[in-house]
Amino acid sequence: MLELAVLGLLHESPLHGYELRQRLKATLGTFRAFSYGSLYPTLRRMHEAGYIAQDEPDTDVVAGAPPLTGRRGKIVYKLTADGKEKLQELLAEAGPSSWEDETFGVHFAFFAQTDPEVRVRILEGRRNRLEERREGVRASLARTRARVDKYTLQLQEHGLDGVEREVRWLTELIETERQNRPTSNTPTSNTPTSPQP
Amino acid sequence: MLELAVLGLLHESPLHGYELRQRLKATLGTFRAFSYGSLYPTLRRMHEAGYIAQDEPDTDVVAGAPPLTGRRGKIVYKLTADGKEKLQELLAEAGPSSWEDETFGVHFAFFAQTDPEVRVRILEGRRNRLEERREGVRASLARTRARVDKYTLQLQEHGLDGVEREVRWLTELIETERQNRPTSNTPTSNTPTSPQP
DNA sequence: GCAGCGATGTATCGCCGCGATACATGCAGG
DNA sequence: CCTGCATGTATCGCGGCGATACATCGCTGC
Repeated sequence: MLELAVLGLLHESPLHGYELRQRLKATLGTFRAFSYGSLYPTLRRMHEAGYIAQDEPDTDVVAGAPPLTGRRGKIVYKLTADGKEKLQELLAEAGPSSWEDETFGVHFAFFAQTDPEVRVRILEGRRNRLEERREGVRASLARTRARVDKYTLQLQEHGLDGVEREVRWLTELIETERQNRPTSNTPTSNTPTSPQP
Repeated sequence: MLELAVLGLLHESPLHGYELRQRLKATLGTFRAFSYGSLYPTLRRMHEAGYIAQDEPDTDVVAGAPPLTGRRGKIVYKLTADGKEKLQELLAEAGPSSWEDETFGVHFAFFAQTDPEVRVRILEGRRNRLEERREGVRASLARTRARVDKYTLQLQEHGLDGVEREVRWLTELIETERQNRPTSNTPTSNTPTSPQP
């Protein structure tokens, strides 16, 4: 999850931790922040896994630098060949995990690097997911509407509203995608049949 | 967080784990599920802390019950005096933590058990929080609008839209609250001055 | 000139929630 | 009969969060 975001950002240009976090906030800020507490461990993991390489250009230890504790220079990360491969792999993943709440936004943020086929599949998967949830909430709401207090009701209606809003958004996006690429073979079997990741 | 939700639900009636989870899904489902993986550990913690008491009425071990591994009866939880106190304490908490994304919804779901004073304070705090975020996103969007790809842009605009939508919702709620309780002293100093938890 | 402050920068800690999974029972329908 | 589903309790490892620590740099004001 964070891994995908890091790979996606580093694909554009090498960055160090702090910048990475700024970009993360700017790009995904409305629904996910990613604190340092997850960023740095993730960077370490990814480095160990060989997806990213690090080098510190401004260490500028002026020869006889006093042995201060630490003296950390900024560490710039960039993708390795393996990292690029991994990114492509993750971007191509159009299974259930890609249309979950937490994952979808990150995936979507890097749609530009994905092929159109995959884009539509993810958007449709996400929409199906939300439509299921919408029906669930509606049913539950119909069952309990009379029995719950006003605030609980308001909360659930607000939630339902949010789900409906996202479904509309997705529908528009899907339409746009289809228009840009009308050269489709099968006319999009929309049902969530056997989507293995 | 989950603790508040559990206390709030048990305040209405005693429940066992499974039911608790169903209620959780029904009430908070659109923005937070709370899996068993967090529910049961939380119940244990709360039991140890003395907030809830447990008893299992349908163990119905028919005397010579075969020593099967486990043989678990359903465990019904209810609030203790300490638990009720704790609930009141948490509900009265109108500090920063109560208007964060993850917390606010849970808090709101149990507004009916809160006093009107606190309700308005939380709603306003939440709105301030979101207005700050909104300005941040707008600024970032204005700065980068021309430089980012179409999907990143779309995502950010959708996010901004969501924030604006919640602000409108909150504003309506605040207005309603004020009308129901027009006996206010100071005309609501809205600025986030010194809100210590 | 230098004190203080906010931005930049790397890093860790403990808490908590998640998804998957295991295991057990009761009950309804083909 | 037996298969599948709802009910029910429980754990595991992973990964993200907020708080915090610590260090350096450049600017502003006095």
